[in-house]
Amino acid sequence: MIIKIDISGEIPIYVQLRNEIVKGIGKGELADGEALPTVRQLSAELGVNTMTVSKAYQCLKAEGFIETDRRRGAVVRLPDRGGAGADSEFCGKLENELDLLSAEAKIKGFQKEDFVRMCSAAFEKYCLRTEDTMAQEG
Amino acid sequence: MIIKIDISGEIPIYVQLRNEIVKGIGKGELADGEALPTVRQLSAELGVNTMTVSKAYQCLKAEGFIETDRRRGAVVRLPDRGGAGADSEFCGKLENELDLLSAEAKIKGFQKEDFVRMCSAAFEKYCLRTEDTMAQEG
Amino acid sequence: MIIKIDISGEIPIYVQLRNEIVKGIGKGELADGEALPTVRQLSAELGVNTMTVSKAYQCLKAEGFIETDRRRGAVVRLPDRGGAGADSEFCGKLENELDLLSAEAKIKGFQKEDFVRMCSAAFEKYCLRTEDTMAQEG
Amino acid sequence: MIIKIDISGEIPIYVQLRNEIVKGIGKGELADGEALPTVRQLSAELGVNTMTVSKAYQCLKAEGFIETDRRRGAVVRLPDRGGAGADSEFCGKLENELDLLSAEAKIKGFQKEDFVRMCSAAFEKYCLRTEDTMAQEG
DNA sequence: GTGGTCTAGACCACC
DNA sequence: GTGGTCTAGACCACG
Repeated sequence: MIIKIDISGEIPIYVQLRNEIVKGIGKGELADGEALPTVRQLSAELGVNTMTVSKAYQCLKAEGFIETDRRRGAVVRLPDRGGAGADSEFCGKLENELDLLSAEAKIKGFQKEDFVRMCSAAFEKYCLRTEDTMAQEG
Repeated sequence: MIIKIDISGEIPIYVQLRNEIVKGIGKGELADGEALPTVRQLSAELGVNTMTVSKAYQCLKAEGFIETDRRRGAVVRLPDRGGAGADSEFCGKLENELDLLSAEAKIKGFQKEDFVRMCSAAFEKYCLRTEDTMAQEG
Repeated sequence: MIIKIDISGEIPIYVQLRNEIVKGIGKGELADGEALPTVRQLSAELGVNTMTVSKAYQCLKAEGFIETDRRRGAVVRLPDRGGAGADSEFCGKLENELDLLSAEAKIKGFQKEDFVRMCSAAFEKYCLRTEDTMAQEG
Repeated sequence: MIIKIDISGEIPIYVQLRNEIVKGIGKGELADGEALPTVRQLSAELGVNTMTVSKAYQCLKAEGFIETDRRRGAVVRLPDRGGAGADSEFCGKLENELDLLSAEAKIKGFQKEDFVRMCSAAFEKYCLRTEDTMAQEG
């Protein structure tokens, strides 16, 4: 998996890193249980401070995307959604962000169908390699 | 129009302010040409510094959402999109954000239809008003 | 002569007004000795405050472009350059502005010939209706 | 590089600062990728507030002259103009300013050759250096 | 009256 | 260490 960081962008590096890993997990490039690179490896590879990578991992752990196995380092940990549906915290965040994005899109002249089409297209990129639950990831 | 600010949140106050005003414009609560509260009024009302409000206004101005008329203060300024479609800069931003949101939603167990339904619902909140300036859009 | 004002621009209205009148004089549309509209007329015509027009006139007077004749109001007054060459104050200002403009143009990738060509073209717009001194105007 | 500020002048300090830095970049005194002084350093050196310097930097950043590298502070960032020519926004601004300057010069008695000579001389100050990063410009 | 600018001093997130 | 944000209070240009 390739991680691309914009060092001079406005988004903090550790957030960019967190985002890229989340995308990797979403796409299935990082399978459930798979080990992430060590902090040292990744920081060397990206040319950033170890603290930065560490912070990204802490972030992902706090959000429940990864766990730290004492022997294998950080490993991907998909939530076992026992039919419980999505957690309400995430739903709230999602709603807020979509709310703002919708407002901006509306002002910029988007029609509803345009907006929904883009949303749909964005989500589809995460449905390619899996049927529905990513279970049989190769 | 009611503006709600989380003073102790992690999002800069001026950004929250900018977001709330964008939503207000999107909903049509702030119509094209309408005057925003003065910097002093709003800062007093919210209990923040004038410079914080001023920064939010400058931000909105730079993004093209408002103009500052020397006589009337800040006024809403909708882009006169002559059928030109949306600007590519915003499209890129929108795509990026939806990309990340999709990844998170996918991991959290959303099905495509769930996600798209939420997107659709979010946008619909900005399609209710059909008076005045927003009349000819539907 | 037509005067165009951008009410919501960043340049103060009275400065825009002053600039437009200077251009008019430069082009010869306002000939030496010709009377400018009264403050009241112009302010009504442009929809701005009388104070604004008055300030523009004061500005022009201080710079030596116009004089206020007690009977005829403000009249254009071209400097009678008795072979004295240009005044050093203006030369200094001109140099400063060209200095900054050059720096920006250089950074933006202009070659010297491009820049000089634009300068030349700009000046030529003020040489159309006159031979060299605008003396036989009208 | 020496920066000179007129603290009591009519031009906002942050604008003066922005202008001086632009000139420095144009002259090559500030090379591409070079770090600018930190906000604290420069504010102390000039005897102005940190926010004033910060605003100048934000201004330069918004204009694309510098970037803020999270590790090194503000660094010069020359546009990589791939033969694309100059951007139209700047061209428009340049034309407007030259237009006004020409009008004033014409009234002050400049001949075309005088004006063009001054323009040429101004630009040449930015063509002296041919080392390092500016070497391949011809 | 308006927004824009500036100060002195503080705190915070990021690296 | 860096830049970014915020405050309280001030002054100014503009209209």
